[in-house]
Amino acid sequence: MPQMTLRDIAYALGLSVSTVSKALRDSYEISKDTKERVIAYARTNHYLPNRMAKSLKEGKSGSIGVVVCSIDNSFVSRMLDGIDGVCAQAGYDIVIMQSKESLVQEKSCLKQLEARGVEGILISPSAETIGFEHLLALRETGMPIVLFDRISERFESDQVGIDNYHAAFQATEHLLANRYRRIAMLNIGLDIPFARLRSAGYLDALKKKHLTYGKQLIRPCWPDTGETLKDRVRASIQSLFELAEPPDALFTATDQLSTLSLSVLHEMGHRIPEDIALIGFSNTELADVLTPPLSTIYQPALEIGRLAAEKLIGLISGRGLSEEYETVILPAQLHIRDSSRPGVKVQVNG
Amino acid sequence: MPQMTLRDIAYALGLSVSTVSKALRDSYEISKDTKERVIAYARTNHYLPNRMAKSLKEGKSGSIGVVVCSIDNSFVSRMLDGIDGVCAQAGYDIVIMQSKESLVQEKSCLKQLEARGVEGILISPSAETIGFEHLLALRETGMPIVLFDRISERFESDQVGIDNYHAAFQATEHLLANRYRRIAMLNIGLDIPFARLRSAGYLDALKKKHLTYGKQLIRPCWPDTGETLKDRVRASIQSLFELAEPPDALFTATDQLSTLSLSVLHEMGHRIPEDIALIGFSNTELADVLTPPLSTIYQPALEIGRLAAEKLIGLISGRGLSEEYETVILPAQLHIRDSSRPGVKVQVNG
DNA sequence: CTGTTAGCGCTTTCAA
DNA sequence: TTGAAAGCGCTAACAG
Repeated sequence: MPQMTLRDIAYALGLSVSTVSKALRDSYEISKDTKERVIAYARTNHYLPNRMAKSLKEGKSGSIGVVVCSIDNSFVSRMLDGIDGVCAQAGYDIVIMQSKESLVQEKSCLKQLEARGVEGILISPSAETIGFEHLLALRETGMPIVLFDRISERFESDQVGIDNYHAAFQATEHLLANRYRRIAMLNIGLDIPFARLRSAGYLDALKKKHLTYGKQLIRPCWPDTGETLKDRVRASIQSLFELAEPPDALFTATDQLSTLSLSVLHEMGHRIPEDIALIGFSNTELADVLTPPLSTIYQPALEIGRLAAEKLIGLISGRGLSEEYETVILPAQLHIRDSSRPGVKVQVNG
Repeated sequence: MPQMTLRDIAYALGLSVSTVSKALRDSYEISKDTKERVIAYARTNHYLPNRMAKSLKEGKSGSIGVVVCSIDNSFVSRMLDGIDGVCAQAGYDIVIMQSKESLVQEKSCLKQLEARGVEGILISPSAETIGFEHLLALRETGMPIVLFDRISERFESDQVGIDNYHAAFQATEHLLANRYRRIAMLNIGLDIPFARLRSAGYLDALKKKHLTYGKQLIRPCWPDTGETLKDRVRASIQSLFELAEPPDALFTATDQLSTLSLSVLHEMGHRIPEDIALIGFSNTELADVLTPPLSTIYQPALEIGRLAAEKLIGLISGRGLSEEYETVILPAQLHIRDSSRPGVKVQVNG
């Protein structure tokens, strides 16, 4: 039998559908005896309530939508793990969709999730997402929304993320403390809120040291069509080395840029940190066993996911009625390793 | 307005619900004029059909369940990416659940997915899954199922995976060709079908060279409660080095074991491959920039995901009516790098 | 304590 | 060409 229904049970036991329904939900209205008979029958016959029907009836689907740029990213998947843990615990299941860094795609994901009847949405906006009108509109319909990872001051909302500005500032200061003076930065599109903050932290750290090259050494890495991100990274690094005064250190603003840069620098035969130091945002567990061990800015991915999910479930449950939105900022951790240790060249000038 | 329904449109336009429904589905029964009015109204008012209702009515949910051991695993997440690509294309969305390598958990996931009304299931069974009765029972109810990644000859079913036996055989032969003779193996539980095949490939390669230590150098790594997998790897490697004749090479049977072994060997101060060579199943893009570059057996994760999803969608669509189950075996690729290059010790004996 | 009834939003005969 | 009505499986108000 494909799917047993309440009706089947009712028929088999000579009861009505509603009695069976109530018995299964342990209603006080039903006699102990009947309950037992119903439950026994349901068990032995592997009755499974149809959630589609229940969802339709109750107007809630028991699922939560999650939109990320790409599931195929260790940082993202760790956040998803955190999200899933909390949601599973609370009895929600999650529907994950990928924006692949496209705003159009992101909107389409949101539409689908809405249509599917998710009770709330967790989103890490795409790189193309500058404005938040679509999210505002969605929230207007009563959909609870929590931004995670890629948070933004331009969108009044509940958010969970890290202090991008400060993390970038610290990383840059660390390079400066190790006497690097021509620090280049690889970033993704500069319009993206979190990327902008990382640039700002970098720039302010330079400014504090009265270094005046400003944005000249920033390279936004956004692949053109038909080009991989790695191609773009290669081209960017190439262009930096062709400068009259090439950089002596590189600060990479995302997970992917960090490891790609490491690969590309290897390919090009540059020694790290002798020729160029490297530090970047990264969450790989492999940082210690890379060549050289990679200095990283580590973000607490699991924790971000957990907190975001908890916040969302709170909103769904009607708690967090306080009209005020809350932004949770977790600290990022600087993990200093060999790729940014004080370089040899420094001694020459010292 | 929270959710506009057909009724709202019908009321606004002075039509009946069924007319609106048909108009929206471009039925031949409806006049061009009416269709246009309805569609225009629906567009401007952002009508979204309620998929829960549609699902209930049609008895199909438009979603596919995916069960994996853990989403937080780069190999898994790449397969998921492949799956999602195909499913999204075909208009299905995916509900991902994690078994966390527990059979109980796996069963619970399957129950939930079934209740949720998924139209098919893609599963990479947990490490504890020795028998397949629960999957058989589920399939009896008419649920299409495709096994991916962790395939098994013990379960007659559609499957997509790699040739584990052959891959392990090749990797071991490679070590032998580079003159390593005491080759140890780290594996997960030996009952797991794919792990068993990997062991078998390893053992047969040894046998072919008339190496007689057989299973003595195999270490199953399954964390006890309160212990991390890394702890277990550390203990296993420790025990290998404490042997009268310690190994000169190590073959690791899973992604996690490979990178953990690399870390642990680093920690313990062993040089690779001078003290011990290393090759393992791994899908990290970082293999080239590890210390040393890690020889790996690479599995085409994205492709596995894609093919499995395509197969499943085929089954759902009623194609693949052929009573015969199909097992697709993709080749794994041996990527030889420094961690398994011919060692120094060899010269001494040579 | 149990059953009848109405409907959640949609699709789909069958009539008009 | 349009509409009325039934029903997917479940819940809940209301009767009995």
